[in-house]
Amino acid sequence: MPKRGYHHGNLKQALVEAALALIERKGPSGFTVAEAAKSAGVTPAAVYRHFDGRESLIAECALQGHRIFGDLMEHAYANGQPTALSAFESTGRAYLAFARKFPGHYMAMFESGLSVHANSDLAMAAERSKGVLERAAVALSEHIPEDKRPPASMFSSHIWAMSHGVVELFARGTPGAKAPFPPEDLLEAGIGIYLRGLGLIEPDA
Amino acid sequence: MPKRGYHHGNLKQALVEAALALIERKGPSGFTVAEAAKSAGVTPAAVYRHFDGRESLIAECALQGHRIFGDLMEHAYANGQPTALSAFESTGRAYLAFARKFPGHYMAMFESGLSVHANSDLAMAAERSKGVLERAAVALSEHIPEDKRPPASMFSSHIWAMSHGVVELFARGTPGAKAPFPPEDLLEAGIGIYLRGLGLIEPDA
DNA sequence: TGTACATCAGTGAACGCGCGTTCACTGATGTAC
DNA sequence: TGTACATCAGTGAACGCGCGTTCACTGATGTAC
Repeated sequence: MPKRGYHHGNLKQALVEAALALIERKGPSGFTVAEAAKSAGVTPAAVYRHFDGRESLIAECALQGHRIFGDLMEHAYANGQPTALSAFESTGRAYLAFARKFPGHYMAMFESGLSVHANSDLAMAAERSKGVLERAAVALSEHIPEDKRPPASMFSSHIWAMSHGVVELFARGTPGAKAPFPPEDLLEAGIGIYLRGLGLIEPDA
Repeated sequence: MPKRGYHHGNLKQALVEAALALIERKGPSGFTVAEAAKSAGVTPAAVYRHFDGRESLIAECALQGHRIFGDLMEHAYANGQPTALSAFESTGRAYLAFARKFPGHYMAMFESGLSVHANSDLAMAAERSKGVLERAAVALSEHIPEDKRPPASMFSSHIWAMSHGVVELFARGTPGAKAPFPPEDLLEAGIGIYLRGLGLIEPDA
């Protein structure tokens, strides 16, 4: 950490990171501007040089989260090749990996009650990460006979929902109520069964 | 509404209901004791005749929610007979129906960040509703060949996760971002595909 | 290289507010005789 | 049925607190000449 004088140098990002750490510990609604400022070593008023207010700081956290998430999903998709199936499974794993590695971002994105439409950058970034999973689903759906093929956006929603549910119910640090299975295994198995149901995996694979 | 004088008559329950309405509108963390008291027509201090404090009022909301939820799930299970399959599907539908019909309860139960273990009544009630789904899963799993049968608690977790995910992502009144499908249809289809993957539904049923 | 000055990024004090909670109180209710 | 009294369920005022935000300010930086 370089010593700092009156000017911070990179306060905006420092505030974002402080906010993320707080959100991770206390949830999006437990987060306060004053505390974020303090933990960045700065007066609360300084926050207003860089953000319009509390909401805007949370929105920046969510925005950065969606960008990381989108990148991660795209890499997972690309690295999951050669088959559409393996690519799709890879994005599913990436979802959970993101939630575990970037819990502050995840919470800012999905648990802050923040409307994605307040901010058009945010809306775009959110659209992109959703888009990756949908593309993966479209590619995959071409392997299903056309007459019994559900809309791709439907089964990408199913995977999204199951992933989100696993994160919220089983991957969150709810102390005491321990998950019966490691969340990664749970999700992997769930997606496997689901894909089998789509006829994309052999019955006894 | 009966006229009331100095004594309310049923303030405790009136406070619970006021709290539920507030939680539904503003989320568990937007809820305040003062506002609940006001909307029950009473001074904030009166709340402390019936509850230890804010947390305790939320816990009562969650408790009542778990009881309703447990009842609903049990009825769904019983009414879903004769087959294990139809009973299981019926509980899946009941999950979403509960979330839609009792959003305040649902939020108090699953989104308040309240630890279920703070209160042993609460822990028991929560255990019961989870138990119903698990029993349905056990009954169902007997129709799967033993050697390829995943643990029942695993696939009840899958269904729970998908249901929760659908509620959070697609059934919540996020204005603007409309769901691509009615949540009920989405969940129904998802569970159908999943059960097919377990070999419990014929491939082209 | 040195100086004058505009711009920028912080400070520190203060604001009004609504929160959860406490306290001594009082009006209403129910019970004993 | 009437009275005395204990118990209960509210009131109303007050508390200390931390919040988000504003404001006039000042120290630091960068640029023009």
